[in-house]
Amino acid sequence: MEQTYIRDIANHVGEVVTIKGWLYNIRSSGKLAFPQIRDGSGIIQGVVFKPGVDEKLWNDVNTLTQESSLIVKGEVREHPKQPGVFELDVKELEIVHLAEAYPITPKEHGVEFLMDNRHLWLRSQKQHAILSIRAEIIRAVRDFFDSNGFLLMDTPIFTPAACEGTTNLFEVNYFDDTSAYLTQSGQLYNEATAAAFGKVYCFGPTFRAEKSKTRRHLTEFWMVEPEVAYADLDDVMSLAENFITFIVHRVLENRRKELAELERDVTKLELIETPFPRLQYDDAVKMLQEGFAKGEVENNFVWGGDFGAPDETYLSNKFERPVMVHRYPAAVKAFYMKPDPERPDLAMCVDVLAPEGYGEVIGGGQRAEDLQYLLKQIHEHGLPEEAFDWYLDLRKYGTFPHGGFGMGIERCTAWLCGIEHIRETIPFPRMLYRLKP
RNA sequence: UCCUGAGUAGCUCAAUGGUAGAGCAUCCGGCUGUUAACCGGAGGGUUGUAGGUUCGAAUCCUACCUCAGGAGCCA
Repeated sequence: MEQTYIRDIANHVGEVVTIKGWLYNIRSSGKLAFPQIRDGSGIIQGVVFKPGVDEKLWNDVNTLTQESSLIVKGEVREHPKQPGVFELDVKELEIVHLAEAYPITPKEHGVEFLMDNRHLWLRSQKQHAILSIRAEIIRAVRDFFDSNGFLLMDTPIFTPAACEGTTNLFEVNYFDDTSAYLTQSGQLYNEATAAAFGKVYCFGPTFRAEKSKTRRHLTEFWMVEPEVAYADLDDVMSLAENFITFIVHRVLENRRKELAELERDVTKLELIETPFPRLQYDDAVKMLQEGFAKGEVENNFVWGGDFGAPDETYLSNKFERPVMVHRYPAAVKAFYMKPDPERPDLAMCVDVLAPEGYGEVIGGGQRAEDLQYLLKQIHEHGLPEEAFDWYLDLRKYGTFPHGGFGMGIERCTAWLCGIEHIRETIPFPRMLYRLKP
């Protein structure tokens, strides 16, 4: 197949190339037409000068509608007014399909309309930039773990019972009379694979049936979860900061163009280096209470609860780097968290709050390794012991200190892109009241 | 589930009790370097739905529906 991609166009100056794509937009005057052509790898401006081409080509160019699919052959040359920008002197045009009136016009649109047309919205430049960065982040995630001794261990999506018992799960029919639940975390399974392989990670879709309706929520999102045998809480925090820094560096290295397209203030991302500030929950609570005293926080936070979104925003805005808040009250965390040996009312856990108010991107910690403690926790959380028999086996047959975390890909993407809403960070977002397209 | 706001042309919006309008998109015409191109013309409406108040309702009232933002919950 003879085809040149627009991203490679600078290597073909002076050559006649074939580009296959769609019409992004067209501007024309009486004898000059400038079709903007996109092919998924970029956008290039075509130039058609009426006296220089045959009548059919001129007429064809002028019948083109937005998003018509086409194949053009033309000579690549530098833009006369913009050095370093290339355009295509169109010599041949094949209209593959003349598109009907395209709904997304080069004007502003509302959220509802764009979401209804998500399948078409993906073609626009901003979405292209965001989803390219998402792909870059995912590649960095895999590279980081694959090159640091981790083994990919895919965990199941159908699970037999509530994994953590904390969140609402999607229930699906699983043959005959059995119900299955869509996974909310691969972590418990990861603890088993960590005992088998040492350092593991899983990466896949995660489902939460929370009736949550905010800019940070999806009902289906992608989470990467490493788990490390013999890691303590400090090891988990070091891993988290190295991991995030690696991803940020990679995006800055490979996706400058897309970040510029999104008008992302990259100076904020360039500040992301290890080590990240570590803040004990107790001290975070003090900061919130001082903030309340100064009138900077709306509610006076009481020790013992989990932070709300405004609390997280306030805390993260106090730091230029992501802040790692650790040792929350055990009562507000999952049953499997290891209690702090010095303060058993605290859990050996950590949340990483992204800067600029993007909130929690990572949650994790050290897992409880003592069988009796876990049994007690399962009962106190009202969970069915029989569902966890296999999990408890891990504490009977060579129990070991270990820990890990989970990172939400979409929240990370929203943060790095500097965009308002998480719905644009996944091709087809699933949300409380949106299942289509 | 709760709180707040919004539903008018394909899209984004205007019209605040008295003849429903503009820009973009579409169609027609003009323009030799355009950059959300520009200029001229045309078509396009059961004002979310149902009921009510009024001489008269897009506008006021009631209920419902849809969407958005936020809370709780969460990554």
